[in-house]
Amino acid sequence: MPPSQNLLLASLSAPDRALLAPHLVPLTLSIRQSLEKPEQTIEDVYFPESGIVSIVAQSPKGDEIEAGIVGREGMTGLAIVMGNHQSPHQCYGQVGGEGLSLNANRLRAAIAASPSLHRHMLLFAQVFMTQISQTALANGRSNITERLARWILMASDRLGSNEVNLTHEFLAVMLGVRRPGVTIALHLLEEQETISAARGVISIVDRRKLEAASRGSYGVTEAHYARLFPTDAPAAAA
Amino acid sequence: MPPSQNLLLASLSAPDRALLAPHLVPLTLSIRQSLEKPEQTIEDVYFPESGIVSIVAQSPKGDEIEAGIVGREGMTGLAIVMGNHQSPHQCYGQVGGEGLSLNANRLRAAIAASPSLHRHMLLFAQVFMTQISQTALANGRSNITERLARWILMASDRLGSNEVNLTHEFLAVMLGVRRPGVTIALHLLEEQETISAARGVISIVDRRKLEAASRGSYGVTEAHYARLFPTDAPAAAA
DNA sequence: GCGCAAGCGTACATTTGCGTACCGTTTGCC
DNA sequence: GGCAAACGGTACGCAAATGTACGCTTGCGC
Repeated sequence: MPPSQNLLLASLSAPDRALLAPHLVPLTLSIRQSLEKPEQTIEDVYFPESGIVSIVAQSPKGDEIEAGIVGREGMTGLAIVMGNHQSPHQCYGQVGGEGLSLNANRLRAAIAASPSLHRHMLLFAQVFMTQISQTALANGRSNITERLARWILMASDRLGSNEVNLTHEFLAVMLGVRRPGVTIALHLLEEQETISAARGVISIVDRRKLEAASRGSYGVTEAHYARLFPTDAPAAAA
Repeated sequence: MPPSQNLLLASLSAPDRALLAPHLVPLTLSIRQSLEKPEQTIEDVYFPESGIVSIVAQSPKGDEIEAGIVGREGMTGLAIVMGNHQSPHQCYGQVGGEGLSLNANRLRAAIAASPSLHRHMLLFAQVFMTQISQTALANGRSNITERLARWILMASDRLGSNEVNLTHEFLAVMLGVRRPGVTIALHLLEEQETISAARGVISIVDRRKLEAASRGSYGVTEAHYARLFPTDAPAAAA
């Protein structure tokens, strides 16, 4: 099997990869396509190779906010890895792309058969937990501009690209803020020459400056990931 | 071994409990006592029997915010359960109390010896992940009063008591808001006759009304917990 | 029993973000 | 080539939360 573009799969040991390979099914993920719904049994998990998937928390009241994003560095369906069959999160395509899907029962079987596979995925789950808690921190302590800078950097890492295709409206929903708030924040970042924005596209111009603009809201999760998956790190940071 | 006051331990199967029992060491936790520091090897995990422990996320800039709390329904040191030896979180006593500590290596050995023990703790880890993402949601979407109501309810569950001993200052740090903001929010909740507050003590007066005052920010985590640990649920909700 | 510090109440000016609304511009589609 | 929808820019009044600061009470140590 050729090593996948998905970094989590690629960093598996050869035997573990071989365990999953026969059951991986290529899948194109489009925007807003739902992969998991809250309180509903997860049928398949998903390893993105391009594109981004959003994990969204919601309240009974109907409020929503993005808890984290997953790209080619990880996988969806962590509930399965944790031994459950569902989660209280929504999960859907945010930036369209390709990936590999895997039946949840196959994954359970593989995990039961290979402790090292389980360990590997649990480590990713821990990193994802870090991402969520850093999101909680950013939501509570950072302003829109800082959170936007964080989001763009994280998306860029996970896409392996300096360009992100997204509308203001979508970003506003993910960040849990007002749409014109995103417009204004993007203008601020443009003034600082950290990014350039056109209709539906945001490009990173000066990554270092953009990291500075995030004022500490970006970096902890990425450092955690780099520590646990050293081989992937350069690629993820590229 | 008498079943512990810690609900996670109490809900273990008898053999799994027996596996841990010889290594559990009673420990009194005082306020602000640190149990884990970010990027530092975790020596012991901790099962509270009373009191509350805060898990706090921090940014390189020095900003802090509470990602979640743990009481007698759970445990600290989930990083060990996930196969790592550290986490990027702070972890310290928030409301003083008693508990049982367990050496991290002993825990690792027990997990290796008993898949069912591992499964059990991973399910708690999944619930805790839910708690963190709901915190992210509350931080982004709820106002101070709602978040405060949520915090009081969660603390009450985890303490098994209607009274919580805490200063405004402490709450302000945890919620990531200004101290007088907490004072004002508490007054609002008092006006609604949901709580009564005295110097350093908050008492729940009308739990239903307080839940309503949280406007949907409370409940998702607790429902998730109740689904996975059915026997504990009545106790945790009492 | 006095003093001091911790805890709490309050005030004011300021900033940030919100809700809403309207309008120009681009884009895709027929 | 024309039209509708999606997208983005801007404006206005308003609410929420902030930073800062001052002062009162309560309780504990000496």
